[in-house]
Amino acid sequence: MFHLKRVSYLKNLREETTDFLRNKRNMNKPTEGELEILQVLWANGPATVRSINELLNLSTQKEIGYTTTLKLMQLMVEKGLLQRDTSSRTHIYAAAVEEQSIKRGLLKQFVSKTFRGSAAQLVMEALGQHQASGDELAEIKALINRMENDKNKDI
Amino acid sequence: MFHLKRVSYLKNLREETTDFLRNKRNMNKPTEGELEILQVLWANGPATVRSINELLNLSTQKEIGYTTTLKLMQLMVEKGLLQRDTSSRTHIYAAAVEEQSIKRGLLKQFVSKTFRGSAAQLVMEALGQHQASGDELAEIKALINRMENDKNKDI
DNA sequence: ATTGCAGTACGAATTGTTTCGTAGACTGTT
DNA sequence: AACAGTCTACGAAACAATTCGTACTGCAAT
Repeated sequence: MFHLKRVSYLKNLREETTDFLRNKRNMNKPTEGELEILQVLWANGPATVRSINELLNLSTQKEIGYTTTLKLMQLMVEKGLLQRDTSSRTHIYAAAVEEQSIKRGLLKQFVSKTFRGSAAQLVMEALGQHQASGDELAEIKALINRMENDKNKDI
Repeated sequence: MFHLKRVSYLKNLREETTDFLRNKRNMNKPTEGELEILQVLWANGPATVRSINELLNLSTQKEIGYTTTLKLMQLMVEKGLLQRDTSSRTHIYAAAVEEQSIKRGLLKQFVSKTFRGSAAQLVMEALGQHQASGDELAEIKALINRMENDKNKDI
């Protein structure tokens, strides 16, 4: 009896631990669905489940159910990706993570997995697809110049 | 009766269709594990399951079982991601898809999901993390200059 | 010929993510 | 007070990706 209790106590401890680790990991790498929701919140600020669900259904062809979005967002709160204000009946959700840092993390992982860590490779590939306007190109070039100057100063 | 047959006929058709699409889709978007294997094959040319498995276990901390790699690679053959030579007992596997085109596809999806389609945003973010050497920066700048020239010619 | 090793094939468990049905709570309207 | 509409909570199914155990095959050394 006592023994059984011990075991289940340890088991719970371990489950909490792995949960914690998983949450930590997911802070850096939201899933695809999670990212979609974050994007909406980053772009438009705090919102209700319904409005987000409607927005998502506008952009995608596949209708996504209301409770699906709800559940996902509830899980995201648990994971620490979102915060919510439950003071009124319809909860208001907000992103709980920084856009920049999440995107940076995703980018880092992407570069490492897909371009073996070479950011330059990625940049060349991205630019090679002419997906940038003239203004954007100029901006990028300016950034590069600035970086080169910084590098020289270092020496 | 006839009606039921019709339905099941249609159902099968649809299943085949979605299978086909899924395979098609996975041609563009290998999973993480699949990508790892492709990277090895792209970098080193054709190889056996064992050698790939050993390579993967060198780079990652988590030991990955031999049959796991085997199974994954078998599935990849089915999906058309790999080819294999079964003429001798130990099969030799090779990538069946082009490195460039796969990476381009992944990049496109990544930009669209993470940077709302703005390649420039992605480039700035990547460069902002100073993950490129001086030579690489110069190369990138050269590419941009070339692109700007091309743009001007178009007008 | 037997034994042991290295290989393939394949079913099935596990894990992670998405999706949805259903139940119950609150709110405003009749 | 009852109804309709809108919301949350939550279990569980469906789906996708990974992992592995086990069975079987061929081959080489004894």
